[in-house]
Amino acid sequence: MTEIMVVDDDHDLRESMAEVLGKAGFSVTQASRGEDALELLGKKNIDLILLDLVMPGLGGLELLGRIRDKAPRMPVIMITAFASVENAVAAMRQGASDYITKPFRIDGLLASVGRVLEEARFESCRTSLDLDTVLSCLSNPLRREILAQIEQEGTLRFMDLCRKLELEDHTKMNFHLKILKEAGFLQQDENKLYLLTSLGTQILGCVRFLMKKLTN
Amino acid sequence: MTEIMVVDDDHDLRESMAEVLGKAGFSVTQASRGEDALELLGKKNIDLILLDLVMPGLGGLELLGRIRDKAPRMPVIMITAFASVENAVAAMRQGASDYITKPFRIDGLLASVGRVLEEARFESCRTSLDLDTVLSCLSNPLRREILAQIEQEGTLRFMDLCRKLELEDHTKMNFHLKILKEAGFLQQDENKLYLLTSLGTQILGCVRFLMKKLTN
DNA sequence: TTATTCTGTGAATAAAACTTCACAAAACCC
DNA sequence: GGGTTTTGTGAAGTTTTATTCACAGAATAA
Repeated sequence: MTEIMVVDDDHDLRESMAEVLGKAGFSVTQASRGEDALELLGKKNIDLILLDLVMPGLGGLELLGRIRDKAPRMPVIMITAFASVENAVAAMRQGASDYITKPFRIDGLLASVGRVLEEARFESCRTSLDLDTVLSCLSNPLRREILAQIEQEGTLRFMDLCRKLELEDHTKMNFHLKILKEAGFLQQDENKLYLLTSLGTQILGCVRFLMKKLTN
Repeated sequence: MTEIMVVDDDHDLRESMAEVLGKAGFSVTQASRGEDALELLGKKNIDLILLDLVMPGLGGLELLGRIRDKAPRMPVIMITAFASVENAVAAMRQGASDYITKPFRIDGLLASVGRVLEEARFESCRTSLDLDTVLSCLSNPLRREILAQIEQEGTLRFMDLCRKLELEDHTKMNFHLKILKEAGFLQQDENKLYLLTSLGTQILGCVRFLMKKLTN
């Protein structure tokens, strides 16, 4: 069950939020002080945090920073009665997922919670079968060279490709071409000329992007 | 020299901002319309964008999204006369680096610009490395999972990591951790807790970008 | 203290990725 | 036709990568 932690010094508000969230099917953990929240964060398996910006003792913004230290991707929704652009910007800069103002409507709160949870779920769906093939395919420098060479020339014949890359053994080239074809980066036209698929072109762009990001 | 693009439909304001930034030692590119800004973005080597939220035609928020498509890590400061919490939150959610309101003080603007540029520099401080290592390292799904898991938790102990990934054999985990450490994605603190290096965080971002490109 | 869990190393083994070799059909030139 | 280049297949061998096994010091709990 999705576990939501509500951090607020106002007991009544905390209770009412817990009730609303409980009715909506969430399990709720309450904390009245920032210090307690941090401790609970280490112990329980929290999925989302609702955090009051203004609290005595450890303030919401500083607490948000501390939470980020422990769990950089934890979704956190900031709540405050004192809505100001400065506060909102500061909270979002610290990585808050959303920012809502008191008094809030129940459906507004639930909408925000739902949206943020959905985003978090999307973020975490990182097991992509394709990614596997793509990355292992690209991890070979010769294959990257092949793609780059073909992209540059548009189309290339088998032996021309061998010569361009100074490969004496053509069966080696064949091996890698097969892999590139199976990954869907490469195809052959009716004259056996090799050319990039649209996926191939796109992937090559991604590689360039990655290289740029790594080297600048 | 640091190149700043100012996007605003108000000619006078644009000019005065250009003057201020020029005196502060920046090179300035001006654009009066969002479409022009996008075109210039492709042509010039821009380091930071100052963007008016409210413009006729292509609005600031939509433009910000378009900019993100072209340059996911470009620092963008939003500027608006109509300060509202909703707008600020929306802008920050789209990945704006900061949000300032008109009329603004010159020193406030420069402070924001300086801060955002410094953050961007910090983000990009990365050891040079070869694409080969990175890609072959990432081509293993288990290693990607390890990185993702550690990023999510912030720090993790060895055995906790094993359990999270449901790996019965801890020496297997050790093998992959070693590779990730050697590639510079991972490090251990004084308590032997595993945590991502800044390079690791960045690489994980790149992988997500790649996945996004592949799935849309 | 002793027992147990945590964290790690190095060697043996298995699996995969890659290279090389032997061979051959198709196309192309003479 | 006859020789040559092009394009390819499949198997054997090599190298790299990944997994498993045996063992051990350090930290922690009992």
